[in-house]
Amino acid sequence: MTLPLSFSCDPEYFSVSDTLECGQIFRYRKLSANEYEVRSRDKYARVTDAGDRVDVYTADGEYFRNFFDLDTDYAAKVARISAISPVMKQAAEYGKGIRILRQDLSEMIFSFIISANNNIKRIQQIIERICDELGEETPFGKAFPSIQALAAAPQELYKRLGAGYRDKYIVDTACRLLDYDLDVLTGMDSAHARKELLTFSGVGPKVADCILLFGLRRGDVFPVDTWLKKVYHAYFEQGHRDSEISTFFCNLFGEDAGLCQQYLFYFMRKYGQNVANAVK
DNA sequence: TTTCAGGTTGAAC
DNA sequence: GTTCAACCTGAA
Repeated sequence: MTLPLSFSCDPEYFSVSDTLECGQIFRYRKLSANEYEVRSRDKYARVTDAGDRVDVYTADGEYFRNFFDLDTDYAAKVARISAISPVMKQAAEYGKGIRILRQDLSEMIFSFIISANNNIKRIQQIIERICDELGEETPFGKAFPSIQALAAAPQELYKRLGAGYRDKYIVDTACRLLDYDLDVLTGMDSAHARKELLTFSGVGPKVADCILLFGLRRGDVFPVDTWLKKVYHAYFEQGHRDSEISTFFCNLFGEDAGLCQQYLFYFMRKYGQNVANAVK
């Protein structure tokens, strides 16, 4: 089955590789030097970097236009963020091709529960196996499983698929969500939605912030993982305990905190190895 | 053989 | 409310 060219975009603020490889999405694969495939829910797209433009091949153009957040003016955001400090100017310049994807809420909840204390490669493998086992068939492979399918599977299955001790979190949260209306989260402000997410099994502060940012499109949150702790200690004022770092950055960056987090994360992972080790 | 990887949990201060 | 060990797994 061949896919039609659905739409093309300007690449200045849309780097396919940076957007897909900055840690916000797990269901993608690099097919060649300039070609990726992306999955979300039961949808599929192939995206190519053609140099002077980005081409998106998919049967679900409308879905992926929204998915890639094409209505947001990233040039304005980069300009605003760059003015904050020299470090942010550098990070934004490096990561300006990153777009915050508008992903599926349920898919984000389970993906980031799996991500806890885990690395990207393994997270991808686990999610792919879960989709293969429990997802509906689509013309381009398996879809991300429904909450019903996730809840119906035995805990042992997730263990076998490599989830380890997170198996219980997946089952418990899936069962909890069976009779839960996720739309109530949409209506809450970020602080209340965060508090609610923290009651889900396997969801702590970092995972909750990732769900808010990637699944609920809340730009005013700042997920703090080991890398952002290194960023804080290397480049920003001292004196906060680790548990206060997220609040510190939220106050500093306001409504663009989430995007700043992506810029800093991607920047630190690429260039900050030495600094990170030196600071520890 | 350890350590670490994009943390959370539950118990014990 | 804070600190702490324990926790699956696999690659370095």
